Amino acid sequence: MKSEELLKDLNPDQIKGVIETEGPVLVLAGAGSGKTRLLTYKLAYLVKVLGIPAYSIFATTFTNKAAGEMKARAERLVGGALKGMWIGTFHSLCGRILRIEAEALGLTPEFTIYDEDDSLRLVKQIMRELKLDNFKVSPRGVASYISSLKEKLITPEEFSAIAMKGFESEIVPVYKEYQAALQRSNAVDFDDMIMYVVYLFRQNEEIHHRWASRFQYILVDEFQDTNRAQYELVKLLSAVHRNVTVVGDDDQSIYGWRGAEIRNILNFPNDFQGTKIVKLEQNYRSTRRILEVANAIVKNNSMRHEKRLWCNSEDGSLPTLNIYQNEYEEGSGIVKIISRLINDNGVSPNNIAILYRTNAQSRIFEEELRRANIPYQVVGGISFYQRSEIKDMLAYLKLIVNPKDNLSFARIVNLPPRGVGKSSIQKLEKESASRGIPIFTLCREGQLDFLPHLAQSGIKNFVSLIEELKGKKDDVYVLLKELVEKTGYIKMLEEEAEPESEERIENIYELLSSAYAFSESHPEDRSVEGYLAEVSLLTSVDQWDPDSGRVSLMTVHSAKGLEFEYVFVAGLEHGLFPLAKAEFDNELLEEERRLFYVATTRCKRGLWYSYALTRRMHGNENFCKASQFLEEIPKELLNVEGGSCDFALQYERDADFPISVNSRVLHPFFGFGRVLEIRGRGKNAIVTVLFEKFGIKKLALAFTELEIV
DNA sequence: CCTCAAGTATTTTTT
DNA sequence: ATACTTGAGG
Ligand SMILES: Nc1ncnc2c1ncn2[C@@H]1O[C@H](COP(=O)(O)OP(=O)(O)OP(=O)(O)O)[C@@H](O)[C@H]1O
Repeated sequence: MKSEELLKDLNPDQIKGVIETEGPVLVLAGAGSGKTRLLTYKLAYLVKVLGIPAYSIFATTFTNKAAGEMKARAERLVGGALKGMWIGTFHSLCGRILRIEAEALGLTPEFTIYDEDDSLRLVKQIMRELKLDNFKVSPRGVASYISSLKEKLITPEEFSAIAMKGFESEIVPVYKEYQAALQRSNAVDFDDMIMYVVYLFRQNEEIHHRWASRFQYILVDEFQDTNRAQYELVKLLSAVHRNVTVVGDDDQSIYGWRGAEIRNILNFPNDFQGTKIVKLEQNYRSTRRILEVANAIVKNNSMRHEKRLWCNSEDGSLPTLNIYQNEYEEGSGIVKIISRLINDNGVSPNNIAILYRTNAQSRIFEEELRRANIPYQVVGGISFYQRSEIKDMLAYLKLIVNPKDNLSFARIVNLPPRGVGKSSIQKLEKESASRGIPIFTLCREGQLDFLPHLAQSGIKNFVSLIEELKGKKDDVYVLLKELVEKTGYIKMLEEEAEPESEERIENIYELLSSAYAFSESHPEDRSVEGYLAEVSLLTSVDQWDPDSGRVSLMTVHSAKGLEFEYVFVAGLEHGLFPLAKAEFDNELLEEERRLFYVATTRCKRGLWYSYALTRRMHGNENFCKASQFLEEIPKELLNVEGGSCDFALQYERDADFPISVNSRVLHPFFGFGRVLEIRGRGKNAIVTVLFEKFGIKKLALAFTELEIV
């Protein structure tokens, strides 16, 4: 095929990035400059113009949804199916490699993937066993510490050699035992999926060579958010052909807290000899006003690659900043604007998004949108597949395909109740560990006379149920349906008759329809294994429907890579966005600023910022001041409504009243006390304080000198 | 072994 | 404010 026809939708810089197929290529470019489009066209170019077979291409994107879209677009360009192309998230692609190479790693292809919640349970269990219950680092902290080690490819052995600080040496045995427990359960966690592939390639030259030869072209989107393990994987996979194209924007690196390293993108040319660098400088997404604001924001970061970003689009209107009295007014104010957009301007709810820093902020918007009868969808938070009733059902499936999965066993053996309580499970765990046999095998084959009779018969029934269902694992839907019936799980929910029971029952039916949909869409492989592999690695955005005709609500993190005509960025308050934790840490602060840049650049034409003067957090009312990021935007670039545009003044005033309910205060005459209530705001506020010596007093803040202690 | 109630920690973002 | 853990009693 003639390449001109394919390349006519690209600008000259993008074309350069596409046709530069041999050797390493780094595309470093700002938001909305067409990086993803470049990659999509490059896929099509490789196949259609160069005749490269699709199966020798390995491409990663940040979400499965992005992968699906990129593949579908590339197929449209090619005019045929891209069969056998490896495209997906790092995790799903590594999962596929692991299923094939499982044995070399001491796993079987049926291995289970543990999510964050599973691995936290495991860490808790291990810490209990190691008598570290009262360890100064919480199980959660230990779990995330272990995760950060894995992201850096540090094994338990290596860690034990470098663990210096007191608490680190205590984590060593937990990490060791955690890995051993995973191995015994024939399970991996998210971090293992990448780490194991890297280890395998490093240790086994034959296997490494086989995979690295297979993939002639490697393409990576959102490269600024790769961690060290992923970077190493890219190096290893491209070792034979050396054709690797990575695209990204250091200004959009927002996953540092998850191990992402910006230096991966900044140092790429050093590690990949002969890298050709492509820069894209034209933004096609946003109007000029929005782009000006975005550029003004990111200019304040010091650790960055300076990039030019210009646009040819219309000026558009100034982004608006709305200042609301409290978070409820912010909710109703934003929803009012949204309903005007929909009803008066004929905008489809599809094209509108509300973005926020934390998931907890979504609730108020949901309530207001429901009240206004505007359809919406929330992305992220606790996802469907993380709900406990769904995880219970999935644990059954996991145990059916992987009988070694001890964690899943412990989760469901007594759900519904079968007389197998906590202490029985603990005894089983002990016995299984000391004999080196999976718990399920022990139950099937071993003598269980160390358990109460009730537990023994309960386990017997449980084992035969699992054994019976095993025969049906070629079709998830059939199996799951029978599982729901035979376990009596729904009956259990009905009987417990709690307020949420009904919703949980509905969720079970919803799971059944998801399994049905999977069976329908994968007629060649309807297996439980395939279903689990898919649902275990869904990202939050994968569960989002871009064409649902609904307003989208999500965190800024989830919105990465997406675009909307109209965007609301809410809760721009000091301590919330940026989070309080980032206040005194410049690196964290710069990441928060990049997050704000990402939020801003999602918008094509209508942008509204907002913040609330007071907000209730963990139960008490807080006075808020504007996010410092708002102050960094030149005044003439914003249209400010509902308050003074003089932030400096506001900053000052609010700094005088950082008082919240429960604050301990010192009064020049009354002495120490605790704030019970705050009425009104700013200078007009009346605070009620319970003083230690003088009891309850009402004070007008304007006339009192209260000091926070 | 199970249930209920009081007490405690907790949420920043997610594969 | 809420979710989860822990302890007493059935
Ligand atoms: N050459 C082009 N001509 C016209 N429109 C383009 C061109 N390249 C990209 N676009 C459009 O610009 C928008 C942004 O493109 P794309 O998503 O590829 O950018 P990106 O650099 O990946 O953005 P981000 O960094 O924000 O994820 C899309 O709507 C895309 O269709």
